[in-house]
Amino acid sequence: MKYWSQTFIPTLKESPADAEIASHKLLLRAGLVRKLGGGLYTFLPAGLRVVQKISQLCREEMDREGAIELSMPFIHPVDNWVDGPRWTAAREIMYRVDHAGAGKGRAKEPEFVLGPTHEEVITPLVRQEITSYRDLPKNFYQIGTKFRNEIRPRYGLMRAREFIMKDAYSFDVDDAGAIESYNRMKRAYTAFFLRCGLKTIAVEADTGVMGGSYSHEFMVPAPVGDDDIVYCEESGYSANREKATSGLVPKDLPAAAPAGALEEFPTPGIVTIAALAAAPYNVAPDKQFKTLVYLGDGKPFLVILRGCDDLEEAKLGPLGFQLWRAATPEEIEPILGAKPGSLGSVKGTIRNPAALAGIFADHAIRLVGNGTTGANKDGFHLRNVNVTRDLAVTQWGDFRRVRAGEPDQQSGSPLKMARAIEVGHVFKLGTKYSEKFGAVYTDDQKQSHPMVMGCYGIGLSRTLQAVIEQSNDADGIIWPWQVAPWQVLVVNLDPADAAATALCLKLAQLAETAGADVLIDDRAERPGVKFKDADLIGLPLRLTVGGRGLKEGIFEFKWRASKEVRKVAIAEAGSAVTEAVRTAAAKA
RNA sequence: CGGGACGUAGCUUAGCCUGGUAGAGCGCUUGCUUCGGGAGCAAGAGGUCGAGAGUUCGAAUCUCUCCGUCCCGACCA
Repeated sequence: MKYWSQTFIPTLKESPADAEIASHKLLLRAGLVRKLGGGLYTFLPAGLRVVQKISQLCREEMDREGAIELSMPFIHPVDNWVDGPRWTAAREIMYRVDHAGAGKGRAKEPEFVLGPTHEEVITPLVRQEITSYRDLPKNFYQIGTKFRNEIRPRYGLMRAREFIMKDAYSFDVDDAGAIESYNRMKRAYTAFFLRCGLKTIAVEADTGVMGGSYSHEFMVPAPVGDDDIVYCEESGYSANREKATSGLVPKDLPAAAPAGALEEFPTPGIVTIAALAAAPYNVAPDKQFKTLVYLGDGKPFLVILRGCDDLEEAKLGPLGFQLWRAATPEEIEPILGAKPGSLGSVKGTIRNPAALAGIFADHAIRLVGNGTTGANKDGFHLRNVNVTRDLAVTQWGDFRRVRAGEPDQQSGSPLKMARAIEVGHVFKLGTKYSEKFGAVYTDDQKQSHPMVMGCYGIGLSRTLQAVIEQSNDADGIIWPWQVAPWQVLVVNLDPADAAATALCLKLAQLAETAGADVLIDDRAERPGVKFKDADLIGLPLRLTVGGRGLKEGIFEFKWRASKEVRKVAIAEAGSAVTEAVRTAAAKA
């Protein structure tokens, strides 16, 4: 049990101006964290307790599925990363560390980096220590601080430069084993988030910089989330928007017959889809082809979409480039022969086709059939462009961004879209890292194989904030039982009164014996202040003792979530408190 | 990195447009009165107005540069 006067819970009446969303304001107002700098936060005692509780729940669920805890350094020799498979893509997000005393004029690469994740550390370790199929499978995890130079930290702990993460890495002898490990982690995650009192849904996700074959994200639906999820209630399909596809293009769609001969026509000053859709041209956006120019690892390539569609950049990942970005107008003109606004990909109109790494067409342009596109000549477009006859496509794929309302692939029902916070991510990595680092094992036929890996992350500090975001009201936080910094708050309205103080101690002992963590508000504050603070910090059960009640021989029960208040006779304190705590703990 | 907003006491902020001795509320300190939902009165402490340069007789206020913070986009747990 803890006395409020002997810990440190600096509550605030007003939210600091740099907090925008409810959970961020409450983190600060309830005295859980304080900001050091952008994306850098100190956990104050109450906040730290929540971190520890969440960590412990996570640990229990990981252990239950057979994962093994260890702890790896935060500081990594840069060579681990340079030798790994994703240095080019990952270096931008890493903080660099020069060893103390490093002078000017050192080499370009730093001596060390701060770990954003640990594949580059665990894989060499396993390579060194595990060589036999007899020692597999293994799944190692740790709970610790991660460092990422986030392009834009925001919303408090939601996206921070330094954050607490549980990361796990599984090593299996074959794909079937890896799938089993993956499923165990999905199960652990589901159980963990449930115990945190969070509603999550698992969605299919893009693998991003991690690479690997497939992945699921655990999402907390919330308007302040950074991600869009796409889902169909009928079929059960759910995916991150970056990965989502729809049934917009029928599989059996016949190829459109040419509508006529290619025809160039002048379009002076017309450089947008919208302008071409307006009078006098009146070419609807879904009858236009949009040509985008990107650079993949320095080489230009084209993406063709319908005029009405947007590119989903994450979908360029499978093309195999490490880094890609939109090309600038200066880079585009020498290749295509025109400035943006008049671009196209019709055979024979591209000035320097040999420079291109590929022309990638979105399936949906088949819906256009015959349409209009730029002539690669400033101020001119081409009409009667036929998809199969005229476009020089090297590869078809799904590149467009799905929109809400499009039909689900399986059920045909309209897809829905919602914002969500990503709190966990499971990846099936395959052999990308094990091959690169030589993490191989010998099987019972004396054959050598790369281990099949998976990796699994949970943003624990983000989870903490997601719980607050999902569970609060106008008065403050409403902590779920399992993750509350303390579960019972005993409010002493008359700390100067010996009888009140004695009763508070007795109630606290009863609650503690029944299994709850207890905070006693013994401050010499006015009742109004104590009640406001109690609601703000949001402990699940409040027991109030005051002179008025003492005279009547009662104290008060109040549940934070339901606001339900009950007067209890002091004589029945023992059974009432014990039962309340046990019931609440059992439900959680 | 692109676009936008902002930076005045521990916190929330007024003042800036139209240059002329820096104000309030909360919080803090002391005293008295209060005492079951952020009390009242009285007295008090607390500010290089983010930093630097410039314009000016004079800059929180106008100009420029830099730094920091927040919001929107790309990135991520």
